[in-house]
Amino acid sequence: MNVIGVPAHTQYYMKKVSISDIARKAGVSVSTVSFVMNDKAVKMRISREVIERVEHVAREMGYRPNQLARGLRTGKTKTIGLIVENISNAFFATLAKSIEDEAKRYDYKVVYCSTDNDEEKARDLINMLSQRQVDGYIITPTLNLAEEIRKLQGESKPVVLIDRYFPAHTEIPAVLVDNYEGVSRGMEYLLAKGYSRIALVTIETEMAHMKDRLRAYRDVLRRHGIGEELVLVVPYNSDHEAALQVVTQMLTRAGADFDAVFFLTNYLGVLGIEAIKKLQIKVPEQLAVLCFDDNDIFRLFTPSISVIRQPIEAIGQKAVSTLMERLRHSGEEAPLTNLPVQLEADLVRRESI
Amino acid sequence: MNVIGVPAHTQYYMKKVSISDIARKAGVSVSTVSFVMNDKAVKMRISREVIERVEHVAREMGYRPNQLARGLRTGKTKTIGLIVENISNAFFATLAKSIEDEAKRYDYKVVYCSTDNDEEKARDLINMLSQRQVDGYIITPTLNLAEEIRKLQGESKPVVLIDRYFPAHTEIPAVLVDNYEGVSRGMEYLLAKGYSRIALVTIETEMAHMKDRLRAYRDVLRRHGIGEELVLVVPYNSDHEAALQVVTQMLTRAGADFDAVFFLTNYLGVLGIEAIKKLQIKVPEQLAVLCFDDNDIFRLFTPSISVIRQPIEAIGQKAVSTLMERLRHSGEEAPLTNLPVQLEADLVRRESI
DNA sequence: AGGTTAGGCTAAAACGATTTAGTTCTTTTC
DNA sequence: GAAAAGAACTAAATCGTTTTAGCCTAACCT
Repeated sequence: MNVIGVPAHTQYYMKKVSISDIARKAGVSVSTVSFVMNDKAVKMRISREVIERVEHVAREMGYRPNQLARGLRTGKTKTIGLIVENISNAFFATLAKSIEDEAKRYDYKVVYCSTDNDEEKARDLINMLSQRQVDGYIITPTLNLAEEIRKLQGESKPVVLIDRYFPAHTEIPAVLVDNYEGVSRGMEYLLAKGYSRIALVTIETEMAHMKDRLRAYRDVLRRHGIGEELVLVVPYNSDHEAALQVVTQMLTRAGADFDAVFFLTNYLGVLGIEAIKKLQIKVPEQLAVLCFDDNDIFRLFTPSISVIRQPIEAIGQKAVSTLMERLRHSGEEAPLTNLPVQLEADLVRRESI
Repeated sequence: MNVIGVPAHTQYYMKKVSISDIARKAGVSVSTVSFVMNDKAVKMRISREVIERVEHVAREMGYRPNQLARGLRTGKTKTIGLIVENISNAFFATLAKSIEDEAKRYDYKVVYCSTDNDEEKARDLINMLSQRQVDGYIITPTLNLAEEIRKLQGESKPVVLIDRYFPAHTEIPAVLVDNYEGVSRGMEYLLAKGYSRIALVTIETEMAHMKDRLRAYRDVLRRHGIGEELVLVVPYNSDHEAALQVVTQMLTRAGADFDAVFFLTNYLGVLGIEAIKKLQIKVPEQLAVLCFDDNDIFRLFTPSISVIRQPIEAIGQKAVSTLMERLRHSGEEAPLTNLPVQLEADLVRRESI
């Protein structure tokens, strides 16, 4: 069956090789092979000679351990499950990349999925990942996911939230930008530039991170003695067209009712510039524009849009390191309370204000 | 150990429940439970009564089958491995999403990873996926990956290439846009609009899909009796800054040496508009711009950029259905030769030409 | 009555690893 | 010289499933 000149492991009819194939060919037991493959050979006092023979045979046959079997036996898969809102959104894509890169440094693999902000889908994904025995989770939660997440913790599976958090559930650690501080900084900047009639565009949601952003807007206005607020809440389940419609509608009053607008998310900002382009609003002459969270488009748009930029890399890294910490002490009682880690945002000044 | 009022499966100290826990509690054998859980109960003539009891106990205990064990036993994981160039690139993100959605219709899960166009990394990823026993692969290949892919086929793991293909390896099926036709259509459009000095910006690579695009450019020029071509090849490994530099450099000659420019990829187009913005080139007055492959930025840029749009959804769907076809007949001899499936691209006219 | 069939289940092997507890020599130690 | 220790391995259990091959009882033929 040997094809001349072709190394065994490249032959096209080759079947998967298991640890016992190697054992047979090397004339030792499977345990011995296992020890050698896991660098436990010295501890198990396998002789130099046998180690070399086994390694040689394994290489020759192109052996790759079956991770299903390994995971089944050890209970660890060296995999972390990452659940984000939508992987094709630039913010989450970048976050996912940073988490993946960071995880690799700990020799962990990550498998990711999107909830599309659907509660039901989020639950399904958690189930799916749990069935696949991931060791831990990094989750961008939806509103009512706390119970489900506590179940995971109950199974001793560590969870770290990112981007959002549950103020009422401090037993679940979270890593996110300091939303309150970020929006405050943006508001102070607009006010310092002389704008006082500042409109806010946000999205309908009960989640704490967005409430923090809104609260910052209100607090800053109040602190400056500005009584009236102007807030547009884009309905939760609107599709692109509908949302664009609402934002466009509001922006027709730019200059009249307000002279600056602050978009509270990346996605809203994109809608905003789409509307601004359509309405041919002059930025910043007629209207100053600021957005929470950056996007390539903001840099390239004319005029380029100033933003409050989240430290995405740092969030990813901190989330992974927090999870690894928990994984290392898994089994031990997790702390009952952890304040969310809130990282500081930058103000990136561009042309729009 | 029971907490009053709390359903068993939400108790926080709960351990994972296995099929044998259910068997014990329901007073039957594990085989019976397995049959019931896999809808084989009727075929195995399990009584109505036992079926109901088992289902009830399973639900009550919150049973979730362990997919590692299942995969180990059956040899199928219902998972497909997707390898793209870079998941944070809009094109691949959209493609990944469409593949994921389509796969779900066949009840398959997808796990994805990025090569960053690194040959070595691509090999590692294939290995990693292979160790995790994915059932099949959808791959955006790098230049020298054909051998590695044939190995997979040798292990009876079906592979479908997307976006790129190996002309010399027709035994590996591929699904992609019709690059030659797409670029031809773009060129004809530019020529019809009266532009004859058309510059091309491409990326340094030996891969067939890019060669096809370049070939189309040349053929169309020749067909129209235009002798001189103007091609900028951006070096392969340049970082964002360096690449931007090169493109900017070239665009300083816009209007003088050429009156239209055709960017051959999404990424190059983004670099292009970044340079155009910096150089304040008037589009389309001084320079007509066309790009192969769409991007949100092109729609929102002022002026908006016309593109040749790939049928991303269709590519994803066709790739999945091709893979499923192979999966269904796995074990049988795969056809030795398959012409790549080449789907037609659209011309999307915007303001840039 | 004896043999076949059907109904309703279960035992046990298998998937591919890891790991605990030995086993069998050989060498020290007292 | 017997007991203990060390060296170099190996046998077998185990993880949680699926699946094949039975087992046992009751009903059905002839």
